[in-house]
Amino acid sequence: MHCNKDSRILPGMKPTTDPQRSLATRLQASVQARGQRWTEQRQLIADVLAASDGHATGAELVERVRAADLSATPSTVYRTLDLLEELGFASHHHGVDGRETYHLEEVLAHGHLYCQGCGAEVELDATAAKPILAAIERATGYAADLDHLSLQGRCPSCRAAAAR
Amino acid sequence: MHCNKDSRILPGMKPTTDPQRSLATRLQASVQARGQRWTEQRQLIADVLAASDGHATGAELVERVRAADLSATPSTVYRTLDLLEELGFASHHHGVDGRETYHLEEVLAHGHLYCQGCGAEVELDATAAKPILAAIERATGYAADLDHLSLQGRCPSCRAAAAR
DNA sequence: TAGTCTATCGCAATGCATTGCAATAAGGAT
DNA sequence: ATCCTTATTGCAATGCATTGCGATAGACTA
Repeated sequence: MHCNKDSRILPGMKPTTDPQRSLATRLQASVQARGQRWTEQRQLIADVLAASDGHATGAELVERVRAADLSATPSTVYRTLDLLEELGFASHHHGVDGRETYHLEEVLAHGHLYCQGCGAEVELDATAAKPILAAIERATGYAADLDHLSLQGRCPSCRAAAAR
Repeated sequence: MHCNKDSRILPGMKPTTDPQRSLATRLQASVQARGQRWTEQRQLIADVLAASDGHATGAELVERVRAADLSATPSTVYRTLDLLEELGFASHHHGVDGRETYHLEEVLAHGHLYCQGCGAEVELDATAAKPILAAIERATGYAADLDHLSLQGRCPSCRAAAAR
């Protein structure tokens, strides 16, 4: 997803989550349902993303894909990642340095917290995030997207150190 | 601030906020206190940032600075922005597209909310953010940095439209 | 004033992400 | 099997941000 202001998430767009069918099968079905094609490269990119299990930057994914297929180019990788994201199978958020970090939706939706003091990075699962999302909704009316929740602050131990 | 994981905010680093002295004077004092120099270009860049009053991307600032001084280069602009940030006079966050957005600390600390449905972008002032920050602290122990609070989600009207 | 030290600047190169365009390949229809 | 339509791909170019390096210029000392 080039992620500018023109990009929109269509309401009600969710992958079928039938655990019986493999991820690859569901991906293929989703893509073909849109009149698009499921190619070897797309399979490879999805595999690499799945193997990266969690968090990989765009550049890392490009590198890993190219390691497996020299003919793959960055544009194809990024375009495929956009496609996976449009279909709801993957998502990305911008890390502290503004670079993209992708993960599969298979991994439970989660936010990210970065400590400006020690650099620690922790994840935030749905349960922990729930009260936060509730507070955001109360204060603003917005239903925040957990996957894009990327926060910075100071972790407990750095706060303690600073207060000393 | 190149904003990678090596960058750290030192505790207790806050600009003097004596409203008597002009921003330029305080900047100059802060910079020189570190054995560094207050140059014409730095003054210009600070002026441009102040005139942009709130939100300008790095590229926009570069463009405006170059409009006033052809000899200025992107590297100087970004390095100066980093310096202003280190001194606590400015800060940046990454917008939805991952690009940098800078503002002076003069502007009250505030977060940003982007709607994935309609693209609306609203600001979040300290008061509105307070319960959110409190929820984050309760859930995680982190003291989140309001200026870096950059959230995405769905605004009330888009939520209503989706629920239809 | 002359000399030294070092902060700053411009330049050029690099990395990451994106996009337009032309060539290709896949799939469906006849 | 052949043709036609259109999705996909690779390439090259672009934009934004960053960094190393050499040249410059400012500040301070003697």
